Amino acid sequence: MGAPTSPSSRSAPGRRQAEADDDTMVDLHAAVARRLERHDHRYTPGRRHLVETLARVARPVTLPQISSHSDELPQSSAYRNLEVLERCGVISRIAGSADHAHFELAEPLVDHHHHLVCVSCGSLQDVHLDDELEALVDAELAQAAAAAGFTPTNHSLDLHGYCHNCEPDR
Amino acid sequence: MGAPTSPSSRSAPGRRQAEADDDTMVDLHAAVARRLERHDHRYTPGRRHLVETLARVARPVTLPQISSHSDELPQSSAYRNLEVLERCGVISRIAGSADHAHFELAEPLVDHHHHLVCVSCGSLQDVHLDDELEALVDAELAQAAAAAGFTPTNHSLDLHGYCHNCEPDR
DNA sequence: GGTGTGAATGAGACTCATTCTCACTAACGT
DNA sequence: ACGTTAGTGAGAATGAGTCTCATTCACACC
Ligand SMILES: [Mn+2]
Ligand SMILES: [Mn+2]
Ligand SMILES: [Zn+2]
Ligand SMILES: [Zn+2]
Repeated sequence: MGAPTSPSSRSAPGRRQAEADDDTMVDLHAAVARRLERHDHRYTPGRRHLVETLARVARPVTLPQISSHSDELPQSSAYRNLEVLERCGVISRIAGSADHAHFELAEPLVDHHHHLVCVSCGSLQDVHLDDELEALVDAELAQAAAAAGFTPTNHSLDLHGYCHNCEPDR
Repeated sequence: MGAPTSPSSRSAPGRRQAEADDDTMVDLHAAVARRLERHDHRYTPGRRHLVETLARVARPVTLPQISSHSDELPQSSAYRNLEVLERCGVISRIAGSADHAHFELAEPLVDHHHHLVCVSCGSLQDVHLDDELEALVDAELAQAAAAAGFTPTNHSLDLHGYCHNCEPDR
């Protein structure tokens, strides 16, 4: 059951925070490598760099944002590798309303959560809901899906509105 | 008060179904005209046609799907009018995963609902949830939003999976 | 029942995020 | 070392959606 959870796990007492982060990062890379191997793909430096950036920013980001975080990342390779990582279940793509798609680490590698979507600047932010509510939602969706002959895989639940820096116009 | 609800409202006893549908369509057009006037826009035949198609199909559709429903609809005018109707709160755009955006009548003109999203063919289907659950979700999202300095406007909740005609590959 | 003003239309040019192509390189197995 | 396969990156291509602009339409006022 060693799948690492969120990179922001609380550190054990007496351990420096940086050390704990390094540990979770090591675990993350191991988990990613396993998933890639399962699909007969290699964990190359370019892919490692993408995963590392996504883990560090800990919020959904666009490709330009990833590129800005560390330069010299060829666009075509980046998009290709994001696609590979997506097919291997390492990251997920959020297609939303913004002009660029957003990317984040996929669900088994980070824990289940949802997003605050700014309708003004298009930024995304993670938000976690109570497990009980999640269970209720899943139960009722499953029931509705069954009635429609629909086979569910997962749900998405976003809150749209104005982020901290984007006050609504009056 | 008088805002028309879903086009699929139960007809009164002794009334033919088609008659009731005509009535709700008349109400819908009146409501749309009001919204357009409020923004100093005219309810032209092209716009009326878009609204009529969206009301008839009663599920989110792409522009190619709209065009196929009745030919001779210039692409540039259609997109422009969809944008106008969106700004006036008549329709809403669903940017999702599919290559084309989907469009549907906006929330005050039809009642609040969510979507079953087929990850295979990209089709969308409406699904309605219990009001109690909706209230719970809104309450908890509002609380989380406040903690993040986020001003919410509305939520979206989709169930992803395989639709009736797209059995998952084994 | 003309006439002026601004909105609407439609054909096509254009944008630009993403994907594709292809020649080249790096890694793995034997 | 060698053959085979995966990965890389520069640039071309794709295509949904938007923009331009000349023309037409609808309304208001006279
Ligand atoms: Mn959830
Ligand atoms: Mn809801
Ligand atoms: Zn914002
Ligand atoms: Zn399907």
